[in-house]
Amino acid sequence: MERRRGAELEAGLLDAAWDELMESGYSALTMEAVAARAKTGKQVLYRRWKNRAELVLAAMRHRTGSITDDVPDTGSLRSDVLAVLQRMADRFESIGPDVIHGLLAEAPDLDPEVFTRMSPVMATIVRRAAARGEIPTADLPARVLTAPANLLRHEMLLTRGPLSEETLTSLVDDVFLPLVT
Amino acid sequence: MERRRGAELEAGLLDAAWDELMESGYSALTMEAVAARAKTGKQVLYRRWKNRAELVLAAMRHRTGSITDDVPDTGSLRSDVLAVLQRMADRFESIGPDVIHGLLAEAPDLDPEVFTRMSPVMATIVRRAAARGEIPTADLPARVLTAPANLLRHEMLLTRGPLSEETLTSLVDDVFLPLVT
DNA sequence: GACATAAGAGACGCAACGTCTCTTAGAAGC
DNA sequence: GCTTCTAAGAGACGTTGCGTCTCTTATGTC
Repeated sequence: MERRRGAELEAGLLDAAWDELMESGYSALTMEAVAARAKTGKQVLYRRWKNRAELVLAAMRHRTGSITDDVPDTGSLRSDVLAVLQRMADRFESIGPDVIHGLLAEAPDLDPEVFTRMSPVMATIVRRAAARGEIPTADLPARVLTAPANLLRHEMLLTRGPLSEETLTSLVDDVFLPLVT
Repeated sequence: MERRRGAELEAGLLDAAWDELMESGYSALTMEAVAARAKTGKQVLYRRWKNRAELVLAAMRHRTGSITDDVPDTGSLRSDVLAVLQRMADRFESIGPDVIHGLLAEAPDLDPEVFTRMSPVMATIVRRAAARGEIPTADLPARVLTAPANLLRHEMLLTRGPLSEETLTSLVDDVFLPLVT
């Protein structure tokens, strides 16, 4: 019988975890099921991640890359912000609210890092807009800079179901743009 | 041996649940422990609430009344909004983030209602401010009306630990007031 | 070819779930 | 005041999944 090792095995484990996540959701995901799906034993999982939350987080990271990788640059502030929000929404939709809630509930300290990435992205977008002369200054309160992403995240976490196109535009047109011009 | 019944018993059960919640947090709260603390059997709990989430939600409602009961009316828009946010924060602090996350994770549909109460409160505050001539119009996008409460909620749910005084004033001075004047 | 390491498999004890059964207290009806 | 019915109090029960542990054996290293 052939045995996988190292990176190949690890990728198999994370894929199995992800598939299980998609099929059963977070709360119904069991270490046993992940091990079985990966055709291995529980110990192989516990040797790498100390609990469900860490395994799931690793599986998520393995699937979806970092959102900060490239900052949208469409030539207009409005569509840059919309693009970045849309990217957040897509990402979130592929993961689902249950997973996030599960993680937040089970991993008390694990994730602050996951939710603070947006600030530099917005800073870049705003700096470019100021350079283009679209807005008077790029020197905005942090609170304003993070407001759109935070409101979107709030929306996604507290209302199940997909969010409407209108939500994104309203966030930008009713809240963000009035604050920066 | 004396047996409690009806409302008296129910209050005892909810108090026991609340105490257990304060002592152990949500995830460590067990039906067994609540029953033991209330000096009764599990069946008495299951006869009333069909799971942990419902029991905890009932215990919360039993403790803290509705936030919509009276709308602050201090004579100034700024301090009205600050007052209402402060009230949210106090309430939240007495409950703690773990409980909310636990509920959100375990009760898929239970609570949307809990999180939409703030809108009418803000509407009233803004209407009064417009009547006083503080702001040009009370006819604001829903998104603006709910922004302060939503941002505060986002903050409380995603950053553990107590929030600073500064957070509240920044929410009002950097975001809300600029949007309504 | 010998050896160390970790994979694969599953047994184990534990905790809590939610259901069930049983006895008996206390409220309601006659 | 006696009967009757409902639900309280208590705990046994089977089930599930956790996280630990032990054991054999495949595979890479020296």
